[in-house]
Amino acid sequence: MAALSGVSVKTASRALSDEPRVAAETRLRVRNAADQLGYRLNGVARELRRGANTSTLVGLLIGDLANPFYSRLASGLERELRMHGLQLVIASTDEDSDWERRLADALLERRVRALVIASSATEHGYLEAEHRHGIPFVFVDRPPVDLAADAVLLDNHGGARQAGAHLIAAGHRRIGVVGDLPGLSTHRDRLAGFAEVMEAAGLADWAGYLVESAHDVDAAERAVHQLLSRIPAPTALFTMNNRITSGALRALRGHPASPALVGFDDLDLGEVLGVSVIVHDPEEMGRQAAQLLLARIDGDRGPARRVVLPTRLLARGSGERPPAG
Amino acid sequence: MAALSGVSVKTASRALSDEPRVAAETRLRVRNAADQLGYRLNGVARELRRGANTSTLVGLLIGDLANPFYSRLASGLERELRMHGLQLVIASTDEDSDWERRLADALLERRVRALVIASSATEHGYLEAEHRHGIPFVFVDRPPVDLAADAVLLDNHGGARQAGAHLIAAGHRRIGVVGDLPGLSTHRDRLAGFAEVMEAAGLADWAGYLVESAHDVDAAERAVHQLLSRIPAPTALFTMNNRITSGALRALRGHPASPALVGFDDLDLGEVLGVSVIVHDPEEMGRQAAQLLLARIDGDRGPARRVVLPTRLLARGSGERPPAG
DNA sequence: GTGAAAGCGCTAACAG
DNA sequence: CTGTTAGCGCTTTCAC
Repeated sequence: MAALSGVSVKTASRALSDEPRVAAETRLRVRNAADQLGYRLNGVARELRRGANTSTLVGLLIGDLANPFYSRLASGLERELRMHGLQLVIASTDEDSDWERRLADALLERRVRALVIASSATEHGYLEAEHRHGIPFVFVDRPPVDLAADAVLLDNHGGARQAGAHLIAAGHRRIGVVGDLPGLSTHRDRLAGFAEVMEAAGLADWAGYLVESAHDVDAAERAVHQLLSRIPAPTALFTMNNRITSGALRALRGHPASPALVGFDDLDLGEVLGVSVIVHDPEEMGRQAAQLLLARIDGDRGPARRVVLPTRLLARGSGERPPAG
Repeated sequence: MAALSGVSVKTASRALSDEPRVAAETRLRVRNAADQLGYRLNGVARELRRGANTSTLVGLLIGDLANPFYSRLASGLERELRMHGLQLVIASTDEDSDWERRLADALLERRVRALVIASSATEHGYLEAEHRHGIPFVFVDRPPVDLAADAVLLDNHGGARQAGAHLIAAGHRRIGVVGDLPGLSTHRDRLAGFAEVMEAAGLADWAGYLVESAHDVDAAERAVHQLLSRIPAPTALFTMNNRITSGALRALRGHPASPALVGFDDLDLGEVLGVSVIVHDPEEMGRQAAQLLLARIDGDRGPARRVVLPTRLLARGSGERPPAG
């Protein structure tokens, strides 16, 4: 191809890479030849030649693309990275820790510049060597286990306390709690926060209204139906993530005496539906992750940092209903 | 590193790549040495050596990560690709056609195996050369312009007809229509379908209640407020995509006499809210895109295909309200 | 079952 | 402003 425009490969390379020392006329000639041949620089070769830490790709591993929490996180991260010339590559783990590891390996083999992980795994020692070699890792939403890497987390404990305290203040004593898989750290932290505030209020038997392992909307809907059929029925519900809140809303539709409801995570139409929720800022989580990662790329070799983002209770009606029974 | 375990580079390569002709004992020794050094095969070099069309990366360009339509599409695509050993790389264009082109170039330079694009651009001739070179392109949601590439589209025209016909059948004569940017093909097709059914019903002046360019939720909310303040007010609304429907629901909250409402695209809590919508299957769009792309990778050199996915009206209450005034 | 040499397409380094 | 040489880390080919 260089031949076609009558220059050396190096000149062609310079022309196509926008390097300065090329005659305008030469540049144009090379460009035209390239266009005509449908030729373009091989980024793979470029990256190999330039060396490992020159890639502009940052990987993101998340559990579920369709969960708005993750997509908003991705969105915040992507925007911040873009402003620094980096490109985001997202892969979905389907909350499967084996597949997560396979994806991490694949991205690391491709020498991504850094890796952001919302991990479903319970062990991250396999990243130790890479980490020591200076590849930045940032864990989001869930902390790393057995690895001293940066993390951006939510104040899960505090958020759940806010939810519990709010319902207790409205006069509720029997509060149904619906949670995700017990193995998830976010679930455990939220549950601990809720337990703390319940016990402080002298409601030590709160766990009688706890249902766990509601990992999708359907399971949450069933769990809520089941809770509401207990005698005596709970007068309020605390749903511990956005999918569970959706399921609860489905279960509550047409239910005669709706219990009060506070959910963790905001919902798309939460405002319209009047659902009180514990809100936080998923985009900000992405931006913070980007900041940590950019600092590492810039050479920061300090100890692992942990950023904890605040939560806030947003009263929209459902959480303020007084006990019915 | 090969040195450490006392074998040649080639043997090390074989051991780490799971190639068959290696003694079990040698393989183990190499593996251990690699683990200890935190060494892993360089996928960039591998890809360079193996040649262009051996990459396992497929690119996806979408307008907005946080729009559930796109994330569900991505999810369907990702799952299908994964089953065929391919990995999805998602990048967000922010609905900006220049940035879209930059991203496409970046991914093509990296020699992705194929590219799936939900394009915001009005011209795709710049992909012509690559396309002739055999890189598969699949356009989703919006068709390619000036390029004979595969596409998976919705029956936008038919869906809008269904919406219009449904509202007319319920007795509505003044229907407010809120649409996205007029330049988008999806918008144009939906508008054409709606126009057709309105004109067939003798309602030739329907365009008096049309507002376009409501590109985000806030703009849609304002547009609906404005429509409802007209005299005489519309008795029904057709909102032409999910963001617009969300905005309309916000505007309608607390509105005394709610007009009937049919929206294009489903909503997360559409069932709970009782919103009648034109539904379709974004995951299926992703799967179909994967099928087209896999066929091309398998050597299919036939003419460009176009798959059109059906839409369906889902009556949930809001679209069945009779005219109030 | 293992090894040596060559080369994928590019760019860093150094001429000219 | 342009050209030459070498080599990034791997795998292909061929030999042992």
